[in-house]
Amino acid sequence: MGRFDGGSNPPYPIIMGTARVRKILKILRRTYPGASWGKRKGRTTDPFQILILTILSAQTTDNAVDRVKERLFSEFPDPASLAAAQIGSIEEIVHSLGFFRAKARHIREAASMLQERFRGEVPSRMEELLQLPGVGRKTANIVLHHAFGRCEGIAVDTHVKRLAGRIGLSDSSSQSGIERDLMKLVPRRLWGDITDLLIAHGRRICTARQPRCPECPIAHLCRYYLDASDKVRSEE
DNA sequence: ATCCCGAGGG
DNA sequence: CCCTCTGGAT
Repeated sequence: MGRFDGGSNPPYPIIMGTARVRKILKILRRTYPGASWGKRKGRTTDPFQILILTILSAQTTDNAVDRVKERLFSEFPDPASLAAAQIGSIEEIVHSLGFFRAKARHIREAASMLQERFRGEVPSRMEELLQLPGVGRKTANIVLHHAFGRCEGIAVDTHVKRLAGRIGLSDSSSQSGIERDLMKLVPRRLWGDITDLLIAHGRRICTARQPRCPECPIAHLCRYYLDASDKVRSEE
């Protein structure tokens, strides 16, 4: 008997069923009530700030980004001032985030492109967002959701990638494959929240190195945990 | 596949 | 010391 919905033959279906995914999402939403962007307090609603902060967040903790944003936007509050800034003064502010040269260049050029190509406004279409330097599919999905409340896809970051693999939501190793699997599994109205929920869970419980499965509220639905406990059982 | 890059955790 | 953190461009 298969362990997953509709299961049976091969040991593990490629992807688990939607029923189990809904259970997981329900538990995560109850566990992390403040995780969704829409419910977060003190969040920026300015699309320009959301864009810049999301570009800067690559390979960095959000905590680190929080520490530089006040100074950054106090000196460069809009596309015009950022586009005109000295590259060195931007580098100095974002230095602690890592990749500081690339990030400084990206946000200045992005600001410049907003001015020249998009009338100083952050575009609200995927195709246009992807034209901005430093903006890939993940960043575009986040900006679309957080700034405009729209979801054309699901943002796959390092947490989403790790958890999707562990839980058994996707067996793909590429972000596009994972996004495609998640889009099939997750109801569209939750496409925006799923990323925030998996990130929250990835930070607190399902960490990269030593996942705290004993504290995990979805362990009984997780392939990684179930496989591990199978192994332990068979060794006893 | 590799580079960009710094800070914090274990 | 090594790994990881809301990736993207080449």
